[in-house]
Amino acid sequence: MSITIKEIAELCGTSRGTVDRVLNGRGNVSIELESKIREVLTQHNYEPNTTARALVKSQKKCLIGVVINSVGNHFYSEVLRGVEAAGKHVENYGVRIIISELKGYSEDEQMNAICELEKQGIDGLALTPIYSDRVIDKIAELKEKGIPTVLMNADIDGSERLAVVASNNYRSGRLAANIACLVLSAGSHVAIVTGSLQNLGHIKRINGFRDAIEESGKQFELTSIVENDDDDDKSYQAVKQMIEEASKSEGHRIDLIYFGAAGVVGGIRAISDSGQTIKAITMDEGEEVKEYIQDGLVVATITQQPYEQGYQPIMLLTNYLVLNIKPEKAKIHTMNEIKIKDSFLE
Amino acid sequence: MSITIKEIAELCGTSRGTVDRVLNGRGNVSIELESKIREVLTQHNYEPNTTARALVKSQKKCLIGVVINSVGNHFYSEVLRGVEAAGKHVENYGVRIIISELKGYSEDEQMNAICELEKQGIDGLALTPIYSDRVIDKIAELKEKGIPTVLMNADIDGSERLAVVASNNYRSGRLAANIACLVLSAGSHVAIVTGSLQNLGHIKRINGFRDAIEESGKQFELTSIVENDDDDDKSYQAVKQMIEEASKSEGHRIDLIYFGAAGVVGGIRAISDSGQTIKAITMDEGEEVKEYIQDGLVVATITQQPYEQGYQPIMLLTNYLVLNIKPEKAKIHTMNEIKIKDSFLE
DNA sequence: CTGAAAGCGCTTACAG
DNA sequence: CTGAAAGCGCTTACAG
Repeated sequence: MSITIKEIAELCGTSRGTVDRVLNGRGNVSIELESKIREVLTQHNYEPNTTARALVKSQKKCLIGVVINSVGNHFYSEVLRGVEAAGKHVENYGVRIIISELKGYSEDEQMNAICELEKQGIDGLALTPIYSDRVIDKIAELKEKGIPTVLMNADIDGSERLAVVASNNYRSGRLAANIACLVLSAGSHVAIVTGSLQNLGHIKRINGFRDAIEESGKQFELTSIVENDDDDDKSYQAVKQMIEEASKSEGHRIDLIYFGAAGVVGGIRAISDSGQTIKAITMDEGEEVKEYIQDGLVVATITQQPYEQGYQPIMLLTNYLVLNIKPEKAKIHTMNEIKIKDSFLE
Repeated sequence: MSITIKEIAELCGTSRGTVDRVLNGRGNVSIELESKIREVLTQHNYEPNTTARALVKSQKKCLIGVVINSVGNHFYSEVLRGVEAAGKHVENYGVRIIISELKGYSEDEQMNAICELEKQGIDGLALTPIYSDRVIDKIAELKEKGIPTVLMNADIDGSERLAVVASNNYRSGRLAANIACLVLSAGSHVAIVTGSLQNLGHIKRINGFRDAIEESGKQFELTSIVENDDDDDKSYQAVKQMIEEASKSEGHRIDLIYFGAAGVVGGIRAISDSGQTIKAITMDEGEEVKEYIQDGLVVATITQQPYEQGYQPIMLLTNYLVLNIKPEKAKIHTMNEIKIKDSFLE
């Protein structure tokens, strides 16, 4: 264990309070004394004991607000599980979390939820953000007031967030393409189904997918890109139509569909109904997807650690609020795992 | 934050010391008082503040010994990195680690290293174990003396270890087979290269690989299994010979080789030299393997989180020694990730 | 069998 | 600008 404040104080012939002042930049220390203390500090390689610090800091209770659109959404429910586990974990630090669960992607509702939490006196915010100017402005405003925001699952580039925990969507698209290259022969026909071409994350995945396909030199033909609004019914219709169209023109049969967002269940049903053997690669790991993989209907799925996307933001905020430790990086990427049949063993 | 010992004591009309006694089963409390305290405890859902406990417990310095065969071995060096990071992390808890680095898999040297650490007064041991009766007995003996052992990377089934952190070798073999099934057509010829058929982990991987191939119904032919003692030169020779043999008999060309252990570099060189296009699936992620994957010489590699295999054992021992918290499970599996081209991005 | 006191390393008022 | 004191929740001797 490293040297203690008390010992430093003795070495400098001063008091612990004064050492604490320079350590935490609280000012009110004479310039000579400060430089002397700093010298001894570095000389003895002082490192604060975080356990002791946490114990005293935990007296100042703090409140973290969480806004998450997890109602009726499996993916975000998993993010929420991470949030809650972290919330349990940080109780000892005097941190409480207060969760506002939303359904869907309404900008108004998100804004309302944030303002509501602000009224309740939150000291920090964890948010699955809607991409909008009002949300960007709100984050900046909160920062101004000393309330840091950590984004979960998706970033807003220009925003004043303290940090973001999300996967690298471009990479996840590329990984899907890598798999496609492994399972398809040159010249195969590939289609893309995504949620919305307005969604930045979805676009990045498509870009990654296309780039990696391109670079592979496998000469795949990208037959079509369709949107399903993350909705299974729309997904069914869109995929059904897509397959039918392709079947009309001879030699344009689709060999593989990359599902870059939700709506997998509807899409897979459309494939089954078509009677054709079309391979599929998906994102994330809902229960259905796991079954499809076991049944061979889905070749592989690319995951993004939703639990971590909830857990880490709470820990980052706690470290910042309680221990005054800033995140090492502002942008934290969760892993993109490739999961296939036996990945779900045990 | 939950109720505190002090408050409990007040509610029971007793002192903090006495509450502490029942909390930690130190005895010396009258039966009536104890039951009263217990009642209030559960009634108020008391949970100890681990931060405070850690602070006082950190006064009793403790020493964790580490025996690891990481000399000249990339994989175990990564395990060691995890050990060292954890060691840094637990300094605040008054824990110091002392590392004995070994080269190779000598039972004698491992026994000597353990005994040496014991003499130095370790309170716990983290070990990459050799599978031997002497080691098993030693672990039991240490336990008897109150020194817990956590195994790293590999388990010894009958041993009295507190816990083990290792990957599921059977699963990793199955995953390799899953990939093989994706990239090969029915009836393909597959060979296996492993380190040693004496090594339990290697055997489990082969079993997993075979079982999953079998269950796939892809009718692969398993042409041969060869050992390379984890040595690149032996690996080169073995693979070279294997390919030549197969080439002799018409129609027995090898389509894919599963490298279930080390010696990948030699093996891949033999494949290149043969001029044949033989696919390869490997274990772990040395620098060379990453390059092979980029070059298309290796289709995919199955990893097992060596860093975690070092990090977690130190944390488990610390929690046990300092906070008296037992591992939730004795057998902790690290993830088996499937890594391909773009898995190494960013 | 029980309680009062001291202390872990740090921070927070408070007094000067 | 500086120091002495109190306190965080817990455990550890020590005295009775």
